[in-house]
Amino acid sequence: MAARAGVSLKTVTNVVHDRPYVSASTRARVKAAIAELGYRPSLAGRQLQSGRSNTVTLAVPRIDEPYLGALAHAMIAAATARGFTMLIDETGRNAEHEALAASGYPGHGIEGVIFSPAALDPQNLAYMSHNVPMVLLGEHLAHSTADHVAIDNVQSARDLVRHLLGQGRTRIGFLGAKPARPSSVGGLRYDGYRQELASAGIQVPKSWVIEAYPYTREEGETRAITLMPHLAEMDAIICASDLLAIGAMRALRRHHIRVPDDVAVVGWDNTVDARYHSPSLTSVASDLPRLAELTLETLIRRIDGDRAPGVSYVVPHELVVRESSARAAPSSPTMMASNRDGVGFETRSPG
Amino acid sequence: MAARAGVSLKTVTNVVHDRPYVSASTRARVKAAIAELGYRPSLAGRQLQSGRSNTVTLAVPRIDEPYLGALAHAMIAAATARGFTMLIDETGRNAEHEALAASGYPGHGIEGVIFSPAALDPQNLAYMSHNVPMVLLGEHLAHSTADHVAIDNVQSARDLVRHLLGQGRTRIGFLGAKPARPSSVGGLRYDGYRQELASAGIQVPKSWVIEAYPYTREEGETRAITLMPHLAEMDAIICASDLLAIGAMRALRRHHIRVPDDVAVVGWDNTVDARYHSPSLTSVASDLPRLAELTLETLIRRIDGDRAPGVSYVVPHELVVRESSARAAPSSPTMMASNRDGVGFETRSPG
DNA sequence: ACTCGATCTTCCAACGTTAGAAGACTGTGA
DNA sequence: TCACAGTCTTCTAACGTTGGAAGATCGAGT
Repeated sequence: MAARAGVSLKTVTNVVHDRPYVSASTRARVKAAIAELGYRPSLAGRQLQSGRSNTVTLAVPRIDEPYLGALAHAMIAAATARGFTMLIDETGRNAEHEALAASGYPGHGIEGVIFSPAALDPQNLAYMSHNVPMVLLGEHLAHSTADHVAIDNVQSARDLVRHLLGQGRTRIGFLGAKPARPSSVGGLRYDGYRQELASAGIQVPKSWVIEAYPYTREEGETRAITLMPHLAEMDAIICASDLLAIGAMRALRRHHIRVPDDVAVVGWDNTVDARYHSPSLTSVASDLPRLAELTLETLIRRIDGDRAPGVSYVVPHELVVRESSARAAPSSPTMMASNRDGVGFETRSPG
Repeated sequence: MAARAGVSLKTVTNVVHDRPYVSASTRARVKAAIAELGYRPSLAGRQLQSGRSNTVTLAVPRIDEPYLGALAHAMIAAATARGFTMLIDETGRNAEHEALAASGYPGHGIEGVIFSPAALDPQNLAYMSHNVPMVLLGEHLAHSTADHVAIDNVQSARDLVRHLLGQGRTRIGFLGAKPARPSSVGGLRYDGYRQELASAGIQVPKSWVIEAYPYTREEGETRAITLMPHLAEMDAIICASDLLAIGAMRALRRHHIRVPDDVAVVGWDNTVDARYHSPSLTSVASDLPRLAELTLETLIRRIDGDRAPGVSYVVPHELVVRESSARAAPSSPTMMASNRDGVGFETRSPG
């Protein structure tokens, strides 16, 4: 509506889009009018005309979980860099809300969805998403139209087991398994744990493996308590997420079990919490910026019309070793020693 | 476009909006067609026609900071409950980006902005925001057109001091002061600290008060190190945020200073981190759902046309006492005793 | 039969932007 | 003087939705 520069709308459009066939003087006059009036093209009008909104949605269970917050941060950065607006949608582990996300938010002009599912079966999700391009995070899904981006969950679990074995710990439990759904994140990590133990010729009692869901501190604390009867025999617990590990460590602390002296604890996600917890927590780190870049790149390629079958991308991971899995103490140590001397040491081994 | 029910667009609109003067049979026929075609009204078209988008923005420095994540979670819930879409914008403590937020994102159809400023002076913000209703979070601003929602920062600081005094601690330092800007969050909290100390007749050396910004774990750790020379004389540190406190505690741990045995540590925000840290952290909690409700209610009233001068709302707070500020040990305790026995105790006193 | 009112449906312009088609102006060469 | 090409501007329809105005249908009252 800034046709107050004495020109028509089309000329304004041509100036805004840096089109040729506009005289230098007219161009300057229009730009001056735009600046003077503070004119900004209406995205609604533009969207209506072009059918494009340059908006994608990140659907996560809760934005206030550390890993998902870090993920959102990386995704927003990646989207912004590509001129896209990132809309955050909290599904709250609610199946109905996840179905809405999977359907692409009809009517909202969303051009793509990045989905971290929690409640719905991924099979259903893929079935639903046929209007809008979708990238699945975390849980893998074979023969889907949706793309998939994640770390190698099996291998990272094997890395953790090998790390613990290298520290002289062989009596390793697992918290957060999901054997009933082998393709889920919990299922894959549990599988890697089993594979590596098997290849090392180690057997563990079934009672050392327990399920947990969701992967929260509360759940970690609650479930760890059920492990207590067997803890005297164990020397390490692999937790399927940092939050589970932090919750578990709280339970251990309550029961006067020392970490890492009595039991080592490790997790996944390398949240900031893992770094600042006392003791600091050994964790599997994924390259979040890289993951976000790859996800956006994939999604935008789909938005731009790529209709090839769904692809699964693997993002590299690495093991960040910290206090919680320091070498097992050979003899009875003074209580605080390991807790203190180890502060701040942080070694990395490629995953 | 769903005029395939054999009726016109207007009739569809009337059905969608539950308008009268549509026969029951026609209504049913249209609804069937809508369901069959999966028709959803285009928000872009609707926005263009009505001028309303029902979208507000929450502008925060970073979404992956625990307090801001929790804030976003509460805000999304409150907005959704009112039929609004909440767009998260990360300003990254960048002045230019904050200016964009303060200007209301022209062209995007944003109807209101909830702003947690970090880089820009609030005076500038209020000056900029004249197109779009705005609610400021945290930092107060007198004589502004923007509304303001926050806890009573001065009183909460006094509560903390009184709590520490009640535990027998009188040699109290402050981390995260901002005396240069008395109306800032850091300035107000520091002011409350000074007031309560003064009314108790206690004087502390200037070296016990240090500034810190931003309120991150890293900054807390770094700044706490500069306090080390004076720590032998102190028995408590008030940190202007939980993250500062967690960072500070890491530095203390590195220097073999026990919390709370040697020094008590307290913070603000009552993040989940505070609850699960070891030792768990005493913190000032604000009622986030209430804060979000109040903020949205205020913002929507402005969107609906209220042009009264800016109002400042106070949200109640409470002190959540945890391990990090347990009563000072009268004599040399065994090292781990207080760290262990206290786990899980959590008392609350109204703020 | 005709009018009137009640009930229901259709027509139309508008929101802001855009691209294609068409128009106007300028200067050059025949 | 006229045709023509080159350069720049204006006209127009369309995206999907909406509300007001106008049109159609029907039954009832005269």
